Amino acid sequence: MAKLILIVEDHPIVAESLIRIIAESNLNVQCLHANNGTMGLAFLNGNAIDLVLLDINLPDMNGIEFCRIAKQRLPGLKILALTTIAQRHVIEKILEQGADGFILKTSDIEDIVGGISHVLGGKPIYLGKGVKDIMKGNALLGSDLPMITKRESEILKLIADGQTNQEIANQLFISTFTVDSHRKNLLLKFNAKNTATLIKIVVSKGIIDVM
Amino acid sequence: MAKLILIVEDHPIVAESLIRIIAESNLNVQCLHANNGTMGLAFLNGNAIDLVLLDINLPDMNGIEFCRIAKQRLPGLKILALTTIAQRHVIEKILEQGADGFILKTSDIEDIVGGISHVLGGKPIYLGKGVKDIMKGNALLGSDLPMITKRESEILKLIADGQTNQEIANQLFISTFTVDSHRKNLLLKFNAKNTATLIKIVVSKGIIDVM
DNA sequence: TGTAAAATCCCCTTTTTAAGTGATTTTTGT
DNA sequence: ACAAAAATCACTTAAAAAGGGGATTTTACA
Repeated sequence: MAKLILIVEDHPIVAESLIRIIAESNLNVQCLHANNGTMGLAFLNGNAIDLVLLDINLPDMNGIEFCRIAKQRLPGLKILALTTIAQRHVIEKILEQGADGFILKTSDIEDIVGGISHVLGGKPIYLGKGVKDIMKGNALLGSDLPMITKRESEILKLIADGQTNQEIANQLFISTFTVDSHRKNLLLKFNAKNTATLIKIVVSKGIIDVM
Repeated sequence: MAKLILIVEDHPIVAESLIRIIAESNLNVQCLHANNGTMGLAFLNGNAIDLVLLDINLPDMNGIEFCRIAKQRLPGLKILALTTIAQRHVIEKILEQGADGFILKTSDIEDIVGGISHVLGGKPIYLGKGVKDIMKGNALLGSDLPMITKRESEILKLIADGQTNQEIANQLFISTFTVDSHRKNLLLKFNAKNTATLIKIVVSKGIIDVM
């Protein structure tokens, strides 16, 4: 019997392409398509979806959030995440939320079809080409990115959110001196001249979620 | 006789999709595919390409640069630009470089095929759905992004690059007061609390190139 | 249980940005 | 040619960040 795949992807060209690739493969599946996260979640209710092909960057919500909600509602649902830029922490996060695999959009067709059949076959987590390297830290893509701690990441998001050291300090119940220390460390680690550059780097590299 | 189209696009999925869309259309054309700008330019030498489908965001070079070089080398070549996010100044820039049309990746198949046949038919500049509105200044595809001027865009990039008002002023041979004015306008337009938020917004929305 | 890493805190100075309020000149499009 | 939009310049005060030193306490984990 044909399985049902839901493609949650906002770019029509990419979605269209995925549908074609799947249709022309030897997979015995049927595709549905949702343009955004909200529609995607709605589709999950009305249809017996087996697998979601999930774009991480959705217009209305984060793919990670989508994954969390979907898996909570339907624990048996398989989710294969798709993204353009792979960041180790993004991969980690979505796998933490129960995703069954991760593929780069820069993958070739075999990799995509392979991932789908792998996951539909009930096999453990599928990591597409290139993703394994990123996870190992050998990564070609984000190799020059420094490691940041949990706290630094937390403060980074608040800085990007436009908060001042004072505001951040109040919110986290720590001293402004501490926030300042973290800020300085971040500038140092990313070799950023000032906050503007810092934010440019971390947003463009997907180190913080922008929503 | 079949015309030759060169697709310059780094995302295999998108490229693959374009090839399929074109193949299934009634256009009498053949497709070649280059993964990046350098390869694309190399292809232009060896083959009698009629039309280039050009992605603006290439890994190795800017689509605008590609357009400039290609048109300089082969003035008769047709170039149809493709991009995910459309900024008025980006559209303007590439049209200044002689591009023959501009289509959004969010366009539907008819728009893409229509654009190709339009340009191949030797007709004047083709602007895909949504692009015309952007040029007129009438909103950005349902998005709430403000319009920014050329100068603002220029200064924005320098701010994101970590330059201070003083440094920017020296570089552009204008007063720091002027730079400050532009900075304030940008903060106002994007409703950003400070530079950090501003940069977060513009980087995440693809308003400035991050390379 | 020891130690390295992370997180915390402190102070001072200088530079830069933010906010408020105006004005003039240049460019552009009709 | 004229109006609108863009770009330019000016000043002040307050707030925040950047840059330079440090030191101490938690936490993780080998």
